[in-house]
Amino acid sequence: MEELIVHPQPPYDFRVNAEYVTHFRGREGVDSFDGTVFARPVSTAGGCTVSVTQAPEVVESDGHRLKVSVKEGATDVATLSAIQEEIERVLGAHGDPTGFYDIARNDPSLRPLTCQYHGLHIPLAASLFEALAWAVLGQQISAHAAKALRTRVIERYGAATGTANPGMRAFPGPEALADADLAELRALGLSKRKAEYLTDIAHGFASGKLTCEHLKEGSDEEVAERLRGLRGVGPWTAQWILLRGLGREDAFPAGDVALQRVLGELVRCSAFTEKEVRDFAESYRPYRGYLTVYVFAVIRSRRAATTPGGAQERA
DNA sequence: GGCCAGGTTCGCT
DNA sequence: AGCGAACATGGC
Repeated sequence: MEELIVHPQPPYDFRVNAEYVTHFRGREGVDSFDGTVFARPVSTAGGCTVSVTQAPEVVESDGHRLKVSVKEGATDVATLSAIQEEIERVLGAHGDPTGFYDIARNDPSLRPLTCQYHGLHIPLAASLFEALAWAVLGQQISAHAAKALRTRVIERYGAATGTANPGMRAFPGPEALADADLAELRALGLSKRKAEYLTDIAHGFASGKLTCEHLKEGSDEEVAERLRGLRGVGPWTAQWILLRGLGREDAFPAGDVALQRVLGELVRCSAFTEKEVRDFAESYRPYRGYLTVYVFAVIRSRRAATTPGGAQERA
């Protein structure tokens, strides 16, 4: 068993990031968190399961460190470094919410969030492709319906993650989805269009026509425009990818109805329209990405608290 | 059963 | 450029 160390940028709270990733339910998608151990199957080089805990000691002025244990599978340097990078992305090791706090501190309606979720960063999807696929699957439909679709896609096309957990799968890579049968995707519950978007994008990545290196280049606006060139990617998805795929700190999916509703409720007890949410967020530049994540933390913890079986179990 | 959900495309004015 | 319809699922 190999061990890696991740140094998140402080201020960073392992627990709140792990809870955000698992939607404050202890499990979401392929990720789980029991209050102490965050576990995730990864598909790198044959696949394995990694578990993450917080190292007990605090390095002076450098915050906490995360201990990443790789259970099985290839342990060459390249693989381990890919695993480390994926964990850093998924648990939001990069970034610094301090600039957001400086603004929110003077905003009575949002100041409580900076305490409640203090140390929350911007957890990312494992890859840009995964962020895109995830967003396309989740467009328009409710979070619950989207989760059902994603689960079925993972079960049907997901990458194996080693012999220790035969049933456990990671989100499929572009190769697995590039040649997926449209009829089969429709049978999983995707609309015809969603199925086309998904296989188009997967094919782009699998063929090398689309690459993260090319897509991520440039300003937020430039990247968003490039992303919107993909069929199935509109304004909402482009901002979502900027945030969850690239960790851009000012990304802001103003078209998101949940964001409009909950941010409006926090600020003035009634839902914002798209224009209103946009206007309100102006004062949070260039940290609107954190604003988005913190509002979604509220959404996710509410949902966990009000959904049957959603309450997180604690030992 | 209708309507809303963490929207986007396509076809009409 | 702006507007309406269609799209598929799950929960209330």
